Amino acid sequence: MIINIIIKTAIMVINKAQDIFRNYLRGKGLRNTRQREVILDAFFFADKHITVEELFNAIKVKHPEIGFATVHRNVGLLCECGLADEIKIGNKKTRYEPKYEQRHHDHLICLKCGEFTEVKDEKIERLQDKLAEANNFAPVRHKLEIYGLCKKCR
Amino acid sequence: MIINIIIKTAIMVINKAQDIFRNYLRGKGLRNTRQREVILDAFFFADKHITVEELFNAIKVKHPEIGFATVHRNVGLLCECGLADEIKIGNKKTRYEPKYEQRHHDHLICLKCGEFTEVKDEKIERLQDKLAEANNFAPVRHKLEIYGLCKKCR
DNA sequence: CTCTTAATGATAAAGATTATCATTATCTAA
DNA sequence: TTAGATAATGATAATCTTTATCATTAAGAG
Ligand SMILES: [Mn+2]
Ligand SMILES: [Mn+2]
Ligand SMILES: [Zn+2]
Ligand SMILES: [Zn+2]
Repeated sequence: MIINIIIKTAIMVINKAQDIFRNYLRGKGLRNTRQREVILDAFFFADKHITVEELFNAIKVKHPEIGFATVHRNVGLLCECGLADEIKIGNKKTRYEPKYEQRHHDHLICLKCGEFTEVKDEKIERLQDKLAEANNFAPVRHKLEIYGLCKKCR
Repeated sequence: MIINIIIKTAIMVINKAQDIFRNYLRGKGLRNTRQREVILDAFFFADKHITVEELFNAIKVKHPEIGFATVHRNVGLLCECGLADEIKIGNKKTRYEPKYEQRHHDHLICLKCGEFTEVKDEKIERLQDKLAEANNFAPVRHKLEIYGLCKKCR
């Protein structure tokens, strides 16, 4: 059944992510904790583009003993080790999205309802690199956000 | 002499900007004040990509009576009427740059020295609009930031 | 000039992230 | 397996930036 395959895949992704996280921690002389496993699991199971507060509230249901600061600190660590991306829009609370195997994408952001649409255009990606090179600039990463009105709101 | 032409041009730009600002204020039933003229002048004379705090400190020299809140409020107004653009990078303080006649550009941002290089690629601009349209999304504005190492730092 | 009310400026409050620190728990190495 | 060094946690305080408050000032229409 399709639903089982999806669940299996999700579990595989999380196991792989746990490995990446544990290796990253080990490499930095940091420790693996119960809290860290819970936070990573919750983060990968949760909705995309989540705030620390939302993640904290989701975790609180089953793990009321885990503190906000701990969630905050560890989302930071997930970013460091490449398992999460930070999204800052205006003065709003920072959002985070799980990242798996370096899949990069950009965002269309609706000015009315706030919806995020994930997009990618290889041609744009290549032109960005060219543009950087033309300016003697070594690109590392980029952020492209297009603001406007989504399908429902336009 | 070239220096005089540059100064003349700068003064013309500021006069035009003052007109735009005054018209915007009038249209909204707001008032023109001495402080607003000082802030606009200082903003257009100052370095690009300035923070409110930096602008406030620059103004303080000649106008120590003008308050921080007033500078902050009015930089906001300058953004509203299209004479300034907001630049938010990570958790750093918001920076603002004067905008004259809707000239849009994107930024290359050095991860080492923080330098901003202004760039524009018409091909990328067009592809962005196409990408939006392909997703039934009506683009209003966008933000493209390429992070990496600049000429000096690479 | 008068009067309405927007703007100012000092300060407080809010909102988000980061630091502090006593306590707990991990994990290395004996 | 256990002891010991020290990283992590969690409650809370501190910080840092932006926004709100409010008594006072002043713009500008009439
Ligand atoms: Mn996304
Ligand atoms: Mn610029
Ligand atoms: Zn929408
Ligand atoms: Zn540089």
